[in-house]
Parts: sequence; structure tokens; C-alpha cells
Amino acid sequence: MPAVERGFFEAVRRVVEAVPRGRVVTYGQVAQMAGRPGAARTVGWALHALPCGSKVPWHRVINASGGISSRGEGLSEDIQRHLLRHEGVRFDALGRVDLDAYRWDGRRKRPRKQ
DNA sequence: CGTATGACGAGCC
DNA sequence: AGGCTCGCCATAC
Repeated sequence: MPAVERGFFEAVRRVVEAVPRGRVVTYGQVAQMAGRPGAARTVGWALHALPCGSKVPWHRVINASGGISSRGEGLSEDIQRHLLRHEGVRFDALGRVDLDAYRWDGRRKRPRKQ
């Protein structure tokens, strides 16, 4: 890993790459873990700029309401929901994730519930 | 270098 | 609880 931080973009990439399978984090959380509390919106921008074939698990990043943020057009939202469900993440009737159960705090590796 | 943009978030109604 | 407004912030132009 680089000795010096290139930019927020790279910091975000590293944080998201560390999110375990079957867990989720919020944009605001990523911003804080990347060292820029309050830059939640910028996290979304960084993920948007991510190359298509990237190995970064962008789908594990959701909003503070436990929902999938809209991107206007496109199916990426449906894809994201599908990928998460495929990892065992459950959605409620309103299509939202129980953050108390699946939120990754940066330490634990397993969800409290299932 | 100032303005616009966006996969957000907390607060208020 | 759900919807709206305003504030935040790194990039893009």
C-alpha cells in the first residue's frame, strides 16, 4: 500500500475493500473510516467513479436509512440488492437492511443476527 | 480559481 | 414513520 495517501478516492477504496462479505456499511461510516467525517456524499461520488470490473465490493455500501441509494436510472440498484441478498443479507418489506444486525463496525466479522 | 454536482445525513415538520 | 430542507465535501469543469 502507498506510503502517502493519494486522495480521498483511494482511502475510500481501501475501506470498502475491507468490508467482509455479508456485512454492510453506510456512506457516512466509510467517510469517517476514510478519515473525512462528513464527506458521505463524496463517498458516493468515489464509488460512482469506480471502474466496472473493479473488485471493490461497492454493493456493501448503503445509506444511513438502511436502504439502497437511488442512482436515477439504471439497474445497479437492483443488482446491489441482489448481490447483498446473495450474501445472506436480509431485507425487510420496505427493502431496507437492519443496520443493527448487519452493520460492520470495522472489527467484528460476523453479523449478530442472521 | 469560482461554480456546479452528487450512490449522503441530521434535523424538523 | 415518512417526506422535505439545508448543510457538508472532494472532484469536475
